[in-house]
Parts: sequence; structure tokens; C-alpha cells
Amino acid sequence: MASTPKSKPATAEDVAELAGVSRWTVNRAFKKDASISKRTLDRVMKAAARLDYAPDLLAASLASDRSNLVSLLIDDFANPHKLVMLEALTRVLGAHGLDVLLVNTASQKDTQDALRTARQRRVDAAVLIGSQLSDDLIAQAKGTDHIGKLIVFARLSSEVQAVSICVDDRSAMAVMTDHVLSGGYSRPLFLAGPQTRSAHLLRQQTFVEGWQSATGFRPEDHVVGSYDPRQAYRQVTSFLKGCPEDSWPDVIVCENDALAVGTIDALRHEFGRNVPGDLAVTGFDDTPQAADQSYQLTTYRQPISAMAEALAQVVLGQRDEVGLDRFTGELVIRRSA
Amino acid sequence: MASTPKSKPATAEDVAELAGVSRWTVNRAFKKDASISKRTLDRVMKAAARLDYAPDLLAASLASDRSNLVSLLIDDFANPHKLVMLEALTRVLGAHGLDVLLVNTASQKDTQDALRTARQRRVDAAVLIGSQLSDDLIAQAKGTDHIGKLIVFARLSSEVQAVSICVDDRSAMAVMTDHVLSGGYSRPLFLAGPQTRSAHLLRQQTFVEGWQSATGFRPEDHVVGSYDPRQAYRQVTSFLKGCPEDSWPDVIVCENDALAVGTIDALRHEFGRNVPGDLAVTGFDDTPQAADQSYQLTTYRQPISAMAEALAQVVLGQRDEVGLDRFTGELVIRRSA
DNA sequence: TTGTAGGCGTTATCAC
DNA sequence: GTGATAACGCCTACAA
Repeated sequence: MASTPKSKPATAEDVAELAGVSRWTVNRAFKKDASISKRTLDRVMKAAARLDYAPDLLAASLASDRSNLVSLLIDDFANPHKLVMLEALTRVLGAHGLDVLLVNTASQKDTQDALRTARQRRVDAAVLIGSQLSDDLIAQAKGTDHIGKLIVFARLSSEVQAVSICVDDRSAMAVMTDHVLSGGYSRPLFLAGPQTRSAHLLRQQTFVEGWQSATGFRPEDHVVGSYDPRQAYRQVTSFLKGCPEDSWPDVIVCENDALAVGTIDALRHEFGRNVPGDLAVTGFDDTPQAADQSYQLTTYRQPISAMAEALAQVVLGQRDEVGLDRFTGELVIRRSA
Repeated sequence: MASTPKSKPATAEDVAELAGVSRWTVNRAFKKDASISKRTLDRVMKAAARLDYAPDLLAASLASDRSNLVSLLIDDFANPHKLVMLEALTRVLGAHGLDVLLVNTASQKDTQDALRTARQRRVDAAVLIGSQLSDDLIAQAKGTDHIGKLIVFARLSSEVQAVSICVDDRSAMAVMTDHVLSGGYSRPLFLAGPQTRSAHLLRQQTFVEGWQSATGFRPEDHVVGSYDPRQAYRQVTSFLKGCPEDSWPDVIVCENDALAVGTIDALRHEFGRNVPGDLAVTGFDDTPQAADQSYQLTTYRQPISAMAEALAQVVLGQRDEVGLDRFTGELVIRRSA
């Protein structure tokens, strides 16, 4: 129907000719401000429709130095929460006219590459949603200076070159700590994810110190190598197998839901324990699984959509970059603790 | 360290000047064939390194009409299997030098938009990983003709404009049917996902007809509105509540794991049944969850990485487009059936 | 409101 | 092997 199939796409020039105007007028017609008369605009749009014309974003980016592209770097696809974030980010950024470049940075080299291509594609921002090594990578990254903006999403970064968009881990974990304290448990265990930099230990630190100052006892902790439910399953299993029966925890506070889900499974299937009957467990993130009847996980829900919204505004330069690491979510109390 | 921070990125021109060659030589140095003398190449590369130069992909795409960009359209983030696909696709395409544009096409309008921007960004291919409406959308889509390639991934499409990369549903489901038949069940139920076009009914049809021709009985079926474990949970619950006790199925064959997981949860938590003790369940996809102790789901594993590899080759024009809808995976037998 | 230069940083192609 | 010319399709000025 429209235009000539199999041929090259129409350009502003073609439309201009058909509409009887200059091609600059055509380009203007496709911008929001559009200082153009209604009549010519109509004519242009009609011609454009007939030729199935749409402005070339490559040429536009090249000329304007704004790509409306954001690249998302993810190094961990084992945590189901990543899918939730991707959904929110693509939805919200898309609504703002920003396209998303998704990059799998499973290896360190990949992250360097990703940052380099991000620059080569002139992305307006590179967003790290990685769990691991973010800070080290940012610090090392060559060419970081030419990337529009460097943003760490859903994780606090201590790197000054980057801006963090995340919840206030300290206050979030304080709320969780209070809840756990009110449960009357006496032997808590904190299950942490991969240890990288100091900023990442905030949840653990907040819980441990909060508990200690309230009870006088310093909780145990254990570290899992990645935010993967299956790995948590294995590590929790071997850890608890090494624990004398009488020194078992009665509540396991996990750094996030991925760890919590693996923990609950291990407790059930490796040790035949009930949650919360024999042992309580808490998470962080409120992934879809957390709400399942099988888990009914007490957790903390981050305002992902609002955070994504903030990200969009930062990228578009419509928002001040202060307070972005102070988002507040809410405690979701279910049956697991 | 390198170059001048906060300034604009270096161009080939800058490097040329520093290396004492012309800028065309610089550009040539950055291509694989590189018809260039070793000495000048060294000089150029050294200069490039000093200036932290990297070719501008926007300009390259504009001039060459190849963007090395593939856009992935996803309309359903509730199915955890999507994360597995995204991991494989980003990993494999990335290894081939293809970047991935991720687009959330939750609404029909979004898909049209996505296809349009795909064209505007001159993607080399648009890949639909949607579960719903793919065919209708493809058929309606304006501007489809200007998109390098239109590919439907992990789903058979009957649309001629698109090429499907997927397993042979018929043979895959035949294998599953045989397995279920050998289990000695007598009242199977097929749980299907959203019904769209005929191609999508292949698994159901294969199972139903296979069972019928083997036993003489035509299995019941039930339809779930989306590939969402939680929705499956609800719909299975209400469906079974309407079933007289004596006409309950003894095996539920699900179109995929998302439905199977929701089904198992519903059986356990709404009806107190055991799987496979009281009832067997099968899935399709072999998502990570399927391997969990909680489910131990018998399912069918698609060769996602190989399919992603094929996709890369098709996009790069290195592969014939035949047999792409005939991939073969393997039956994964666990405890659920 | 509309038209005009000049330039964005490459690639393709042809000279040397 | 290297240099040069002409696109690629648009945007930011500025002039009419």
C-alpha cells in the first residue's frame, strides 16, 4: 500500500518534493515545537504518510549529538528480579522516548567492551544494573568520560563518576530489622550476597549493628557467591550441614529474595524444615515469586517504577541529581517471618 | 589519563593528524581486512590509543547502511523463561558484534511503535519474542518492508513476511506425548496458553491427536489467558473447583513451564494435592525453576543458544533461512511425570 | 513561517 | 598502500 515496497525508505527530501515544500520544513514538521503553519504541517504529514516516511534516527543522532539511547549493562541473569527491573525500565524509558540497549556483561571484559560500544553509539547514558564489581569496573573503565552519564541502578555506588539511583538501604534495612526484632527470635543469621565494595555491605551492616545494639548480641553472617537461588540453595545447605543442631539460626535475614528463595528451598528439601514453622526467613526486592503461596516471603519492595522514572528524567536532564540514592520502599509482611 | 577529559571524543581526523596520515587510513586501520602496511597500522593504533579514539558507530551506520543492531520486542515479562532467552540472545548476538535494542511491547500500539523505531534506527533485524498476537501484528504492521529482517524467535509464525526460529513443536510434543502415554495415565488435561493463531496450537494439537490415536480418547483441554504462573494458578484453581471429584485429570500436560509451575502451586496450595503423588504435571522450556527441588518438572528443553546462534547468522546473512523452524531439543525427565 | 549553509564522522569508490 | 571526493540524512544556526 504505502510507498514502494522493497525500495529504500523515503527521506525528508522525497516528502518535501511531494508536499511542495523544502526538506527543512519537512524535518521541522516532525518536531514537537513545530514552528510551522497548520496548513503546511497537514500537507507535509499527508505526504509523509503516503511515502511511509519517518525521520532517520541515526542521522538525527549524528547531527544533534543526542541519541535518545540508554544502554543497560547486566552481568547477572540468574536473579529473577532482573526481569522485573527490565520490564520497568523498558516501559518507563520507552514512555519517555528513550530506547534501550541491553548488554550482557557476564565477564569483566564484556563490561569494558560494553562501555566502549556505549560510547561509540553515543548513548545518552550507561546504566549498570550489575550486582558485581560495578565500582571496580567504573574506576577502571577507560573512556568513561565520554559517556553521557554513568548510572548505577538499584545499588549504591561509592564511585564519584557515577550517580546511584536506589533505595536508602540503611533505612530500609532498619525497618526490616525492627520487624525481625519484634518477632522474638534469638539466633539470627544474615545471608549476604557477593562481597565487593563497602557500599554493598550497607544492608548487612545495618542489620548486624541494629540487632547488636538492641540485643547486645552480634548476629552471625554467611556469604553467598552470587544472587542465584540455586547457588544460595547449595551454599546454605553446606553451611547448615556444618552447624551443630543446637546452634542453628531461628531466623535467616537474606540480602535479597533470590537468596531467600534458595534458602527456603534448601531448608525444606535438604533438611525437611518448615518456614516459618521451624525457621523464619526474610528477603528484599519483592520479586513475583515472593508472593507465591510456596514462599509468602516477608520482604522489602523497592519502588522500581519510580526509580526508573527518575532515571529517565536524569537522562533527559530534567531532574536534579540529588537524593537519588534515598528512595523509600515498603516492608511487605507475609508469612515467612 | 587518556586524551582530554570532558572534551569531545577524538575523531579519525584527530588521529590522522597525530599519526601523520590521512583520516581514511585511520578508518581503514579499524577494519578487519585492513589493507594497510603493518608500520602505518602500528602508528595509527598508537595515536588512536593516545587519543582514546574509537570509531563512531552512528556515522558508520549512516554511511554503510548496516547498524549491527537487532531489536528484540517482548510483550510479556511475567514468564521467567524470557530472562533465559534474553541472557542467551544478548550473549550470543554480542559475541557476533551485534548490539541489542530491547523494547517492551506490552500493548499493541507499542509493537507498532517498536517496529517503527526499529526502522528509524535502521536495525538489521527486528525479533519478536512475544507470545501474543505476533502474527496479527506482523500482518498489520506498516513499514515492515523497510526493516532488514523480521524474525519470530522461539515460536512458529505462519506469517510469510517473517522467518521463525524455533523447535519443531510437533516432534517435540510427540516425544512428550509418548512419555506421558508410557506413564499409564488415563485422564489427561492439556493446559494451553493464550490462543492466537493456528501455528500456536501445534503443541496442543499434537498432544491431543497423539493421545487420541493411541488410546481412542480425546483429552480435555483448558486455556489460560497468559503465560504467567500466577494467572495459571488462578485459572487452574477455578477450573478444578468446577470439576467433579471423579472427573479430575490424573496428568496435566502444560504448554510450557510457566503454566506448569502455576499449576503445581495451585494443586498444592489450593487443593492439598501432591505432584506427582496425586497428579502428574509436565511443562515445556526447562526454565531454571523446573529444576528446583520444589518442582522437579518433567519438561522439554529448547536449544536456546543454538537458536540464538542461528539468529545471529541469519542477521549477518551467513546462513540459509531454511530449516530454522525445525530445531530439536530434548526431553528432560524429572519427578513430576 | 520558511529557506539556506555548513557540518556531524563515517563508508564507498575511484585515483594515484 | 594511501589519498581524495561524494554521499549518508539530519540538525543547528542564521537569513529571508
